[in-house]
Amino acid sequence: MRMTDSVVNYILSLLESEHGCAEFRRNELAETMGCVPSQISYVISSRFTPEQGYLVESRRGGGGYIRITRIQRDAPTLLMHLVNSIGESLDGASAGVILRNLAERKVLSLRDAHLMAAAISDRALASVPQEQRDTLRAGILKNLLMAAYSAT
Amino acid sequence: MRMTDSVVNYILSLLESEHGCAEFRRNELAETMGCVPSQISYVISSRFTPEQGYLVESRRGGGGYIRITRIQRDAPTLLMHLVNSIGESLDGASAGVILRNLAERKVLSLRDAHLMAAAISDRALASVPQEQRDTLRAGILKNLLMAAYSAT
DNA sequence: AAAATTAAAGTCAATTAAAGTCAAACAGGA
DNA sequence: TCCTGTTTGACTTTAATTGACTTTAATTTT
Repeated sequence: MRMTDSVVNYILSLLESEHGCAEFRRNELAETMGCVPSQISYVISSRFTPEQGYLVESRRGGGGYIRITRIQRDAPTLLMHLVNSIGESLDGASAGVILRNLAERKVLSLRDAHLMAAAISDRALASVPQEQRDTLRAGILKNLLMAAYSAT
Repeated sequence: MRMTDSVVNYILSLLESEHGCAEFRRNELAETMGCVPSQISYVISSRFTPEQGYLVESRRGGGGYIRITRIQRDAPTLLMHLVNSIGESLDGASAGVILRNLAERKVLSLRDAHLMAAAISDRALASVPQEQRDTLRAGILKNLLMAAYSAT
């Protein structure tokens, strides 16, 4: 079995036993798994992405940690579906449609929708050239939707 | 738990019980916390800065003391002030400090702070190169704060 | 009153402890 | 073979801790 899979399994079992929230030190975990620390980073960035329903927080320095939180997957919601359906790129108009729709259907509060619209507005993204904005917008919105889902 | 956090918590509880104004001796506090005195200085300089809404006064020599006062202004003014004070560029750590502080002071709800953090996380901005992210982050956060202000 | 002593807080650089980044090397399957 | 995903390690950045040394203020002594 691949090291990646062992690490994934270990984290999954941690999430299981800790009710959806695993916190650990990268170096320690690497030690117990018998791999190099950056392997842990690799596993997280490839298997615990927001698309896959995980929120990852971390901190460097003394007392640093990595925390992975699972967003409820047993009740897959519209937001999750949406996150998955948003591709690599999303133009402003489509984003607007999505947000209006979510607000209309009360999946998001008006305030949340407003904030999200502000975050991905052309004005907010002005420092990035046009041709990169849609990709960026997709990334931001996906993260926002995941956060909205997990924060409640 | 980190020593830093214990000290922060202690000072926060002091501020709480003393209605926003904590006064103590550095050496005494270090003694009760079981740390070295300069640790107290470190905590203060990293967690109780003016940007974070605290006024710190102190006096050396015999009968010396450190006094920390929480200063608060009304939310809209504060938000606009903040927007103006954020320059062209903002690194992730500073953004985190700003958001945590706004949440702590109830200027923003925890949920709003969470959403904003998600919008400007490195993960959300992954599609643009590192060296452009801080500029972008500043733009997004400013728009978010203005939106939060006008939406309220 | 001046000087010496003592009791504080301030500063700063070194050390330690973590996570992040990135590119090169590698492995296995289409 | 070639492509994709994996593994590794060197290097970077960030955060916390510590202690030696400096500065300032009050108190005591001469």
